[in-house]
Amino acid sequence: MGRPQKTHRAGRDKSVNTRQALCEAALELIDRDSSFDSLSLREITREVGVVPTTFYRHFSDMQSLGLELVEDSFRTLRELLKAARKSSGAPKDQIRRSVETFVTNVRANRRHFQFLARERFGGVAAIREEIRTEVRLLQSELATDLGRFPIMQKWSTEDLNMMAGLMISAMIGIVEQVLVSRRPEHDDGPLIAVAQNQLRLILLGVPQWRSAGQEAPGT
Amino acid sequence: MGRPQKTHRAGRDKSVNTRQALCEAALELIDRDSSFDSLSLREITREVGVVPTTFYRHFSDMQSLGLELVEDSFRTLRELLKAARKSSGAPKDQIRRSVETFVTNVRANRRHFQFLARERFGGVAAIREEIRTEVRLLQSELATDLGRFPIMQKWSTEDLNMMAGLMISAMIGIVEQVLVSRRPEHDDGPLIAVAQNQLRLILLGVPQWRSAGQEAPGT
DNA sequence: TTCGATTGTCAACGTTTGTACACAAACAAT
DNA sequence: ATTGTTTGTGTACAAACGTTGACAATCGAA
Repeated sequence: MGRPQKTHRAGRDKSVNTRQALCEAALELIDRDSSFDSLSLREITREVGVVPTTFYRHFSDMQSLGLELVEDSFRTLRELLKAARKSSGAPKDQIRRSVETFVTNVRANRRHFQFLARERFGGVAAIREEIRTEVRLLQSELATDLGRFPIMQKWSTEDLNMMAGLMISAMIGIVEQVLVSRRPEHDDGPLIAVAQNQLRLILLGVPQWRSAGQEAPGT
Repeated sequence: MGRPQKTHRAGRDKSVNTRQALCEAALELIDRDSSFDSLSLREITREVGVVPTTFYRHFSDMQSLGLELVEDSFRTLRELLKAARKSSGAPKDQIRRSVETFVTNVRANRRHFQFLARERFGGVAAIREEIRTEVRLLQSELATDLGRFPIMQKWSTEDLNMMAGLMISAMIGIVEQVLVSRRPEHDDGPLIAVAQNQLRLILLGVPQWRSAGQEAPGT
């Protein structure tokens, strides 16, 4: 029939890098349907258009493919955070714009975040672990960032971590909201507003911290 | 060999209810290892000790088993919340003790929460949906509860929902922490303390809300 | 040009899976 | 005691799975 002769058409559009094609196929399938560990090796290769055995030329294992996806996804996340952090201006606008670019980019990189959200508590222990350590790292980075603000300079690292954890929980909640709605990328407005307000509410508590409810430790 | 004669030993200890045994086996397997949709019908029946076809006597589908698990898990959660809410005393102690009983019971009902955490973003769309609607319900209930506090009586429902969402995000974060650590049920102390402080920090922001950062709408 | 390494193909294997069908025990109601 | 419904058993089969091994194309370095 009209089927192309079975020349080794290793090239087509993803000729150069089958390895990356496998990764993207996995992300696509996860985003489309199921979770990572209900994903079969054969499904992935089928999606790419290669024979199952080709998989082993690039990965020893499904798990190692998964770990690579974690790495890729966190690279995306870190770049996003770097971009969000470098917004300058009044601290008010800083929050506003950080959240804005954050939400926008989450939607732009939907599949990476979908993967992280899904596998953070997914069925593969190694992947969970990897994600968790990366998140912990992010949290402690945020904590030291917070410690640099004059108003929080006297906070204990324990409290800084507590607050960083809260902020991250809030943002994870927002990410989840973004992932749920497959809107046409517009009207994220309400969602962004909610995220901004949640962060604002947290920040409003900062000046009062330990001045109410418990004696301040340092004074 | 020493194998028991194949009498229909429908009874043993879970004689009365194979259906429930199937549910518990599923929860156990999920808690032990993998995610729901990488779980096979045969695995479950094997765990219970019945032949695969027996499954169909109780469930039409794996998915309907999953939906029943969602129901069971939320029943547990709602009872827990009811218990946590009825702690009386000063508002300070109320938070403290609510969080305490909450964390304790999460650990006691580990498998239900493990299931919810894992399938909230798992691979089965129907289950995700069900969990999400239940969580939304919880959020709006919490929002109306918050609206009854004198200090928040003038808040818009939008803002109440925003705050309820933040609190729920925080508690989900805590639940996740509990699930990660399989400690001997003691020394949840630090974890509880963190949760309490996160809630306290949020509450500290309440009196300042809209008095800073934006003009108050009602006055 | 030749050679070795890389990357993809093909055919095949032994498992495990979901589901179908006919049959047996258990038991409640007659 | 008979009967009908429920619940569990046994056998069976086609499909999908992960993985192996031998072979073919591609390509940079010699």
